[in-house]
Amino acid sequence: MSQNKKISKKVNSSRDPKNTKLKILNAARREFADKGLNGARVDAIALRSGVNKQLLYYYFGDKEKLYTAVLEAAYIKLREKEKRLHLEKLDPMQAMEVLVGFTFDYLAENRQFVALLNDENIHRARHIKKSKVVRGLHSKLQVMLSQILQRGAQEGVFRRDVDPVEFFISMTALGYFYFSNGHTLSHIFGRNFTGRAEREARREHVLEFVSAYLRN
Amino acid sequence: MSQNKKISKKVNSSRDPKNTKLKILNAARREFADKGLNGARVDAIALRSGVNKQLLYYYFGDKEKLYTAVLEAAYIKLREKEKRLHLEKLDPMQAMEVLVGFTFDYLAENRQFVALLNDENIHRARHIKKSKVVRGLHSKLQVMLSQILQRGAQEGVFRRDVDPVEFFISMTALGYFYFSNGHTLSHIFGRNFTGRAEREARREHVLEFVSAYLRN
Amino acid sequence: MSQNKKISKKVNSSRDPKNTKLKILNAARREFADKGLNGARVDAIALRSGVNKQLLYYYFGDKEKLYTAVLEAAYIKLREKEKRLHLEKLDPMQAMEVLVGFTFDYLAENRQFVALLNDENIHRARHIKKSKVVRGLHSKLQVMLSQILQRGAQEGVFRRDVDPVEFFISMTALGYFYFSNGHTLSHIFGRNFTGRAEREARREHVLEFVSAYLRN
Amino acid sequence: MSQNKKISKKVNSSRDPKNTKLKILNAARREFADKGLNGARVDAIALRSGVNKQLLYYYFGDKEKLYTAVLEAAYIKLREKEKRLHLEKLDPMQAMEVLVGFTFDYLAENRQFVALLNDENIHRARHIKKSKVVRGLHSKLQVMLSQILQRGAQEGVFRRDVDPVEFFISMTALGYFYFSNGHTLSHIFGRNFTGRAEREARREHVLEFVSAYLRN
DNA sequence: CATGAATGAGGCTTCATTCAT
DNA sequence: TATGAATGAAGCCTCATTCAT
Repeated sequence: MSQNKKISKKVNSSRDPKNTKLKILNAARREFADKGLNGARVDAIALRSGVNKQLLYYYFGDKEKLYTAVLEAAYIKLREKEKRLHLEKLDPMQAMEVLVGFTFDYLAENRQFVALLNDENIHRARHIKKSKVVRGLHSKLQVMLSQILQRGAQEGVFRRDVDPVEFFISMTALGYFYFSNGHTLSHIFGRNFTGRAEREARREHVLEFVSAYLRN
Repeated sequence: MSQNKKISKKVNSSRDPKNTKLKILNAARREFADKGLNGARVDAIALRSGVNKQLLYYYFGDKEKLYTAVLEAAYIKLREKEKRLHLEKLDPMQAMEVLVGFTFDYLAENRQFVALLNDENIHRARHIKKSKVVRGLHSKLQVMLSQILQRGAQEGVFRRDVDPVEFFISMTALGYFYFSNGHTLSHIFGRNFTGRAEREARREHVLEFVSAYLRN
Repeated sequence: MSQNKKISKKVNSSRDPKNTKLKILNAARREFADKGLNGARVDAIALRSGVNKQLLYYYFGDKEKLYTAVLEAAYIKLREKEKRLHLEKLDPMQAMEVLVGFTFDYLAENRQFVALLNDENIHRARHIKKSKVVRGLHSKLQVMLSQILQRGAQEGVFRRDVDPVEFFISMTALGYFYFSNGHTLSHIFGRNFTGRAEREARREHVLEFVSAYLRN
Repeated sequence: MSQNKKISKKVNSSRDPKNTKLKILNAARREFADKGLNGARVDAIALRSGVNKQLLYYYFGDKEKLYTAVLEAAYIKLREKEKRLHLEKLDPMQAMEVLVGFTFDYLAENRQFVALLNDENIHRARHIKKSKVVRGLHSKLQVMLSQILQRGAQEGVFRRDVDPVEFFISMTALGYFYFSNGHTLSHIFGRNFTGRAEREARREHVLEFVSAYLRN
């Protein structure tokens, strides 16, 4: 075993499958986000999770299936949290501001999610395409979004020609790209985009950018 | 021996170093864009370029240096082309429309560039950080952009509070994210984003999105 | 978890040790015959037998001991059945014809036995050497065979110089090799040796081959 | 590298591909004959051949392809040697005696060939079925055999009803089974079949067994 | 008796890189 | 400059076996 001995070897005598699976998933998410599918090391995931390497195979089959499980869980977590915003109860403009803000903040605080998606796209979404759950999550999202836009249009606060999906992509893009490409952006512009203040400024910019488009 | 035989073996009897290097770079760009740094195979690059594997090492040192060379060349190519737009000669609003359209089209037609950037960001821009050329390219870009925005503001067609870098990021994000994350987006929304018509619609949306923000 | 789901999981709620052991032995015989000692999987045996893997260890100690048990049982079964031919009650020529026919048929119908022996010989009979039962079985066989040959010689129907063991080996060989090496033979001769008609023809051939040698 | 250090590490700086391939094939033949496909260790083959393990993959692709190459080479070697007997130049009875003797001796001296075939049959001839060369070798053999039998029948020294393939199988079986199953036979009969004298006796027995059948 | 969870050892293979010509 | 041959390191995965209930 070539396991890095810097971290002392733990033994998983928990006999608590649910918890064991969770520990694996968490460790895997970190490793995959950090290194990508190809760069990630199964050994490293085992080490991080404090679980015997073979348990990964016992529970998840192989590296790619584990990766798929991580991705799916990540999508579910995001959309669950989003659902809890209860946007349908807010007035349209407020709902949009909350949604845009939430999206930005979520990506800011879950860089691993961003990194995972980046990597999955390098693999042409090969893994997530196997998931039906994920598709379901987004059809609901789409419906909700359409309703808000419609209500806004009817109330005269939103422009009338907004395609919900295009809009959703744009709104997400403004935050996503900032975080996903932060490293290259920081370098090419010689400006650090990782700080607290910068991020706050970006948030304002995004909110303003989106509102400018939406408002009638 | 175990080389993938799908790509038929070429022999490089050119004895033309410049051309040989170029063939390597082109093959490498395709391979890296396709598979990422970790997924790319030196053997595959050699095969694609029709050049003996050892020559890659002779000319570029190792895989990562080759990757860096590919990245740098990609940035240079984009900014060169951008420079040739001569935005400074156009009136502000027109200049912006040209720039936004150009950016969108460039990303659309150079998916490999998008893929490379995605991958490089997974590696925290480790490679491009070594490049000083790239930094230089963008400081010029920044200056030019500021001037246009200023002119536009003075002429009263643009709002006055636009941060050039934030704006540049936003403008790019709207196209970039659409292409970089096309695979996952297509799946989660059950909608194909790769077609010609879809792309044209997106282009319009982006132009409108940006103008809405800019205009006074 | 990664168990082959083609075979549906059974649960062993029998609480009937004897029956459980038998189920294991049967499943093990199939698996070992199919894949050989090295190719066989303990998991597969457990699955096939519908018995928890741990029970294999409980009853048989380890994989090799289980293999040994299978082999021994196979030999016993053959010789038991052979004994029931009561060759000593037949006249010599008839006895031989019955024996040769029986041997051929038994091998034909018990390919697993043939496969097991093949595999055991690859392991230099390491396992069966531990069995004293098997040795005993064959000393009786040898005695019986000698008597028949002697009686035949005295009656003038058999040649007088027949070594019982050599003869036994030859008689067995003619059927055994046909079955044990059927796959390679079929290929190299471009002829299918697995069909009913082919087998019947072979049986005739073997009977004739042996008689030609025996008769005075 | 977990290579067995009992044998000191050799370096293959020969740069003689033909020889290197041969060394690998020879070592592989020994290991596969010794342990079977599943029991054989790629590491052991590398060690035995004094060649870097990865060269096996460079030249042969993977373990199974190497196994296939070994099998094919073994068949070719046998049939080549057989051809050199020039049986067609001998009179029928002599030809058969030479053939039977040769076959017996070849198997006696090439136990590895016997072991390989045994193992290949456990795998249902999966590997050799890929070889067209082998098939070709045996169609020629069949023709030659038919001619001898025909000539013998015409000359009145052989019986007329001999099926060449059945006969070939029988003739081979008498020696093959003796060697392939020597270990179990030795044990069950409590008699050592590996000695020089025993083998000579067996050879005589086989020759007599076959002649008895053939002669008119 | 019976079972799901857990583990250590080791096997096959890949791959970037270097050697020798 | 160009090339086929060779190598060390490491990665993914399998499997017999044992633990704990």
